[in-house]
Amino acid sequence: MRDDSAMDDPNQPPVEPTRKPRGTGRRLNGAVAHKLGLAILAGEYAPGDTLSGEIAFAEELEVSRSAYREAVQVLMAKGLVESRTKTGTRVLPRSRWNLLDPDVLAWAFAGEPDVDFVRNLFELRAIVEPAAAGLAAERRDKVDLKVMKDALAEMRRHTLSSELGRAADRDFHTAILQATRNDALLTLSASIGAAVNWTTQFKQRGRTLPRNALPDHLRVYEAIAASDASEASQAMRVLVDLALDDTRAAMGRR
Amino acid sequence: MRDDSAMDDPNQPPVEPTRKPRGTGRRLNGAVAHKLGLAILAGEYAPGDTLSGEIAFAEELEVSRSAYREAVQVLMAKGLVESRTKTGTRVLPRSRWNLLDPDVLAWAFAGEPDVDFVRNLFELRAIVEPAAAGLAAERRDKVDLKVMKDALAEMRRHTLSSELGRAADRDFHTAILQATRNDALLTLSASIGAAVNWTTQFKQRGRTLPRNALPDHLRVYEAIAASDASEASQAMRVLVDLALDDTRAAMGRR
DNA sequence: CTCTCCTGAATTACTCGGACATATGGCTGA
DNA sequence: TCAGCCATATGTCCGAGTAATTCAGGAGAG
Repeated sequence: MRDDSAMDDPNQPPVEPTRKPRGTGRRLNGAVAHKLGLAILAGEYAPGDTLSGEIAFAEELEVSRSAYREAVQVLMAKGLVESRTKTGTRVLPRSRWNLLDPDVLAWAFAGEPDVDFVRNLFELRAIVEPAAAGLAAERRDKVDLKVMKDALAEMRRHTLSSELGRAADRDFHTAILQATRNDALLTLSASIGAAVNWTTQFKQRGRTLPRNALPDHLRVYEAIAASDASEASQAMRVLVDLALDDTRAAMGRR
Repeated sequence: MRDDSAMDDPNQPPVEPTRKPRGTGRRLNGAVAHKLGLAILAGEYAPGDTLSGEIAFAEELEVSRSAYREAVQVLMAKGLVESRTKTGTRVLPRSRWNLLDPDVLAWAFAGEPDVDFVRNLFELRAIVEPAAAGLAAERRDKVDLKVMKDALAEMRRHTLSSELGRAADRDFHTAILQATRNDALLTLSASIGAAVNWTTQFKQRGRTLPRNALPDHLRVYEAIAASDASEASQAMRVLVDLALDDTRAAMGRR
């Protein structure tokens, strides 16, 4: 398919068949959705703005109208845009966005994360996670405890400055949420946690002091193992507050 | 495609062009997404099941492949299904669903709501709303208070047994969330609240005692007006607990 | 003889282009 | 001022062709 001469018209050097890199494994429509979502979250299209028509925009992005439309459907599903005949596709007010959708969160944190929004997320996390720890203390079984313990061991081995260590940290929190036996709680906190850790990694590169977080985690674990709900809740609260302090310091610096 | 005989044959009244009722104002692709989402949430397609191919399924639903695909994109955006080439599109495990997406919640509550899931949502609400009331007590301004007061007046005029009364109730809660100055909190609680009130209306038809909820609401309002965070939080907790009792009673009866 | 790796064929979703349908905001004429 | 037409943008459909991935079968090494 390189320069195989001609299909019909020989003198047409097919203008480089558009080596489509397409970022990573993502399909074309997904890539378009990603791009548009990013642009909207970054504020390039403000709420109330109306996108140029399907044909025009699809052409501009060099994709077919089908691919473009499917991307718009995705954005619509996440409450970012609304699309009506004759009116066109317009960006909805921020209050209609599904801010807790994992993709939306990812888009929000892709660029320079909005400081206020990060604060809001931490506030939500500070509400939900301690309560979750309390519930976990009441409902955990032996398997839950084992998973938490293993995660802590992993955290000890690799520190939080390595990817493996952060993965173990995530596992620990996930194990706690799992122990609450509450799917909604798990979904919520998983999204927030992912987004927040998104900033953690980003915070690390700001040569912050790797304060040893293990003792705090251990305190949460002990309380949950002892079925002490209020202690678990309080310990988790400390954990979240410390994380907020770190992130705030790293972000305020810029 | 039925008994096509002739495309060009003019005297063919084309078998009644299928007056498409399409439910309500919804576009065709939206309707398909609705239908599929409903079916998945209802458990007609279990996690791990793989849908019959695009061509087959689209044909079965009597829509074009484009419409079907756009619907699937929506479901994919909400984490309900995954679609890979050669494997087909399959329903994802429940843990990957965006349970807090407004549409997903609506689909979940469309049929017979799962008792456990309702309990989980109330649990989440019991965590979030009291905390929100506490924050509102600290941050509310005069405008917030006025909106709340007006909503309470409306609630007094019409009772909770009328739609207007319930709308006023929603306004009251929304005003509180608005006063927290936290978008994420607002998005979350708005979704949950909507879903929960979805069961409220449904609970009413079970001739439950219309216990007067106004005093409880008033207590929350007073605490917020007085900037008493802990009192506001506690009062809201009472409110949520009572709502849970009502709903549990109404649901347990069946 | 067995196991592994490579290659190709089949299947499925993905992308495209173009035609037609539908709805709606705005213009026009009474 | 208002009813009704009309331009326009999204919605729906179709059919052809592309790309990616699984699976089976065969060649080669141990």
